[in-house]
Amino acid sequence: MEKNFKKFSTSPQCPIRNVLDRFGDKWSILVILVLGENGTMRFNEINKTIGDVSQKMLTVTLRTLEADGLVARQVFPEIPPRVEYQLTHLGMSLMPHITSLASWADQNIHQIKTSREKFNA
Amino acid sequence: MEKNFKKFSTSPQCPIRNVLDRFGDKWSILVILVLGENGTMRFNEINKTIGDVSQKMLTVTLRTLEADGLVARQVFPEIPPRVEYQLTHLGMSLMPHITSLASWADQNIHQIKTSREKFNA
DNA sequence: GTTATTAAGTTACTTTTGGTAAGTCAAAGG
DNA sequence: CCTTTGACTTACCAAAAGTAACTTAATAAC
Repeated sequence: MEKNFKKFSTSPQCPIRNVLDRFGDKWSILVILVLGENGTMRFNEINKTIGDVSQKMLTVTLRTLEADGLVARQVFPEIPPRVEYQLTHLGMSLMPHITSLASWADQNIHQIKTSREKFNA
Repeated sequence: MEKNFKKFSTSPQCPIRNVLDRFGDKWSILVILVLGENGTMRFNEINKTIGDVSQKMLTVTLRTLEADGLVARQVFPEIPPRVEYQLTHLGMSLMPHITSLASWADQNIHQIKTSREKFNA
């Protein structure tokens, strides 16, 4: 008798894999969270708020989120330049799912840390 | 006047960052999702179900999830070896948050793909 | 009684992803 | 002129992940 497991990746078209892969990078979820909490922000504001993201990776992360239609990018033709970012409607619709993840993290971090310590002992 | 943005990373102790960083790898979320959907699974079953994860990365992902207390690993001293994995209670408590992410992905993949195509045109 | 098979990994090596620091651009201020 | 400013690039380097071969020990096949 053969078990029949639910698969998520056999086809590259799998929508769940297709989207989750995007969040499997280092910064996407955090950028969405920060933009969702703070509303409209400029590039350097996001950069300082996150603190340890490089300019390079913040740029590519924002461009990817823009391509996916989750973040809107508005350039003001001034010098020095001004660029504002905010979540789109689609991006906002993702927020509750991310904040629920974040609050789970907040509630369970103690247990996780304890577990990590035991494991490494 | 100075804006006061909510920060998530200034301190390395930030619990949200601390946990989200773990999910910011390539396979953790997917492994939890697969185990949550299918219950107890052996190493090769998980491997085949996901399809495109390398043995090496599946090993380190499972070990990390075990260290965090999200996954339980049971070794049967047989030859050839048998190792079974399943979510812990803590891991199961995370499932709803991940499935809600997955169903959001499922519902919005079309819009995201359309957006990507427009962006690259 | 060698040889192949099997599950769950390692290991050595290569590729991809991300980090670091310096450079760019064009106008305004000194 | 020289500096400053904001949002990036670019060249170079380090870390994470992929690939393919190897390991282990008992049973099965030859």
